Amino acid sequence: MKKLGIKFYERDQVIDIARELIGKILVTKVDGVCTSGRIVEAEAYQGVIDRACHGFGGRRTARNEHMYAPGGTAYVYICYGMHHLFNVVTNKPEVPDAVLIRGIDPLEGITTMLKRTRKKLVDRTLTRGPGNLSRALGITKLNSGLKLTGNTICIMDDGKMIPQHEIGCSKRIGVESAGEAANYCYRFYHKGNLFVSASPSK
DNA sequence: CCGGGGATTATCT
DNA sequence: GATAATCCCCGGC
Repeated sequence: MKKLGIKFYERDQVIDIARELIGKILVTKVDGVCTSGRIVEAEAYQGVIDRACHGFGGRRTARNEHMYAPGGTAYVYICYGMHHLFNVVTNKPEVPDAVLIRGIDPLEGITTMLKRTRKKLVDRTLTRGPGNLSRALGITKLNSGLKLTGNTICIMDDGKMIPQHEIGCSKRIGVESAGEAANYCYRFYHKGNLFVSASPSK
């Protein structure tokens, strides 16, 4: 069990990084409690050349400022006015590449996750989908800009490898208005896992 | 199993 | 004022 270091994130191949993150363990320590889950779904957002990416064409605002931070930084923003979406920033400083984490298979701190999401029982809705997993892990936009080499949010490798044939890919979810970029197969997921969100429509 | 629509508000134009 | 990298519920088949 070892924490992913800065070299993992600073590479310039965000699509490879998104695929490699499947099977890794996302860990948060919020309010003194550890919660974690194995990543089963992720999407790559390829910076300035990707119309679905917040940094497309070099667009830079207060919201997406942390996309321009060095690889290994958290970028968290609010979507649809109420959901906090967690991204892993990759590549060099000033390059807005990132990976959106879309689903985890819960491991540690499940009682706390139930409390945070106000659920009674564990089912797939606990940590399936980017909004749900952020709520369960206690991640909010206040955590945007944190270093993933620190203690609040980090990603661990426990050595368990997912065989290539168990990793599927598809178009990304919810980016239909991104023109040509909507067709890129930048979404990766662990086939058959309960915590993978619905398949993209067509 | 699948599609439609409402909730809810930060962010950008 | 419009949009949005979502989620949940409901009704129909």
